[in-house]
Amino acid sequence: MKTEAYINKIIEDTGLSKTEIQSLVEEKKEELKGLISDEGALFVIAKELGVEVSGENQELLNEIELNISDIALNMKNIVLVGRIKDIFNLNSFKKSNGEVGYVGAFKLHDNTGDIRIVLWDDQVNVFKDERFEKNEIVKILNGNAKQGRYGGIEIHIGRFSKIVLAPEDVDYKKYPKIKEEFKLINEINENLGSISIEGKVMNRSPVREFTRKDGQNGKVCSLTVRDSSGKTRISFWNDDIDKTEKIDIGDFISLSSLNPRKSNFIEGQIDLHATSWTQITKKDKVVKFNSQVIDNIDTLQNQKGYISFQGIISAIDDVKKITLKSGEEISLLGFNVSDKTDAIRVTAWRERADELSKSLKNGDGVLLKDVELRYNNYSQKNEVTVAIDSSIEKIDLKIENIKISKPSTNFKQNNFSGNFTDINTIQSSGFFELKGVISNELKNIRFYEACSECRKKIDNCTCEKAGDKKLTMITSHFLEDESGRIRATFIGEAAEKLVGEKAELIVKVKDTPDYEKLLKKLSSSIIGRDIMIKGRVKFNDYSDAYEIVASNFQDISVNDDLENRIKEIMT
DNA sequence: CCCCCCCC
Repeated sequence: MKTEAYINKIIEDTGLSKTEIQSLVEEKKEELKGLISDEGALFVIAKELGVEVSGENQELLNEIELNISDIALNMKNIVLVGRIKDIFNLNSFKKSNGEVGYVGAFKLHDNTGDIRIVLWDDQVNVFKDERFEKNEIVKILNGNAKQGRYGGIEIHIGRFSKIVLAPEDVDYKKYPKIKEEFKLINEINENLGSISIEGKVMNRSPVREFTRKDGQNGKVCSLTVRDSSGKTRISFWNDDIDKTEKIDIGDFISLSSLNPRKSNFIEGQIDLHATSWTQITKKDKVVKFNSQVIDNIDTLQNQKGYISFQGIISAIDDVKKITLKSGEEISLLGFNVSDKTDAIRVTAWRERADELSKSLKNGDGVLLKDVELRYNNYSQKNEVTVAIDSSIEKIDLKIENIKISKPSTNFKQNNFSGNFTDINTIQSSGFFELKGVISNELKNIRFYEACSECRKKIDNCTCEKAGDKKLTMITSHFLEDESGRIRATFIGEAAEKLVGEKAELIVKVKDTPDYEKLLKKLSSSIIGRDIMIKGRVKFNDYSDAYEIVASNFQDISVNDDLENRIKEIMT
């Protein structure tokens, strides 16, 4: 023991007794308000008594241990011991002399508080040490207390400082392990720094690969986690994706070292990002969240998240197969649930759609538990999704004068997501949004009679009660963007909107000599038009190319662009 | 750094 050596040296040089030295140590510690350790006090006493403690000066000076709450601005040569509470990201930067600099930070905890420790340049190498993880004891030598960027004091570890991981000369009992604290999802905000959460995995996205703006390839995968307060999305990047491998939907997990970050997609939304320090721990827990029970369906428009409510099925679709953008074909069941205040659309997907389509029918009273409310951009209303925890029970329910929802009229004019695909990158069927210019003349317009119910050709209509015959026209074009071109077909209303004339009118001219003239005239207003198209893309074996059928399109006019920009500026 | 589970 070093203290022993110093006591012996003092006894040797001064003839003081061990007890006398002991009381001098106590006095010195008292005098220095407990800022000094036994060794430090002995050093000072030795110096005062003129005892030579050669060679060890610097080391002894360093032994004056502080508590985090003692740290004051501009203190130098700080010695501090604590446990790593949080680890923040490591960053590199360009110094003014052109060299690459590094900065990293972690949070240190002792019984008196937390403090941010900032490491510079070579000092960040400690991040690579396998012992550098949460809850490890760390000793800091020669740190300097500086003003943090966001207020508060930080300790900076520079060239003359030292960090000792798992030091041996520390009483570990003084530093009990930090218990992990989980943040409630609805309390997460951008300023929290690194956090831990726990909750149930509600969804797990497929791994998406992408090319970053700087040309590098990246991949990302995200988990949706729900706790008693809400749900959030956690993104895992590149190698960290491996951590999600053993995680299944429905698992109850905790996640550590997550960074909250503002979504640059949805305004006001905070997403969580996993870091290389993130650990996922599966918990053996079965958790039932108590979702709020909502009495009146009309108030569902002002809520979000998971809720329960009841009502009567006032409309139900046949289960239908839809093709996702990804090419996957899944089942979708849509139905409306009403009470006397309002109606709301409910959707069930995949197996849930098939399953529910067998048991639910129009007029049934239903109790929907733990379903998810989400805003639908298309209908501009909240809709209900049957989620993994959701249940739908049939109940005896009589409601007089239920509200049957009218077909929604307030569809957004511009319901494009803005997620446009470059034409030459299309390599699969699915739903796409394209942006481009119409490049060819209108050579012909085809017509057929369609059932007004199913919109299919009368011959192919399988409606029980066939609707009215509706004259429908088809026009065919090419859409070009900078990357390539694609055949684009417009049917029915979309075609009428594009050419600016009704099918009934055009069909009357079709067999007259004026038809060619009409096509020319229509062409002149179509060629060169900048439009965005939304629709289903399919591969045409005959033309050996992908083609799109426009389900919706919109002109891109300079005026609209301007208007949007003005709107952006004004808001 | 990725995109708004999924459909009109």
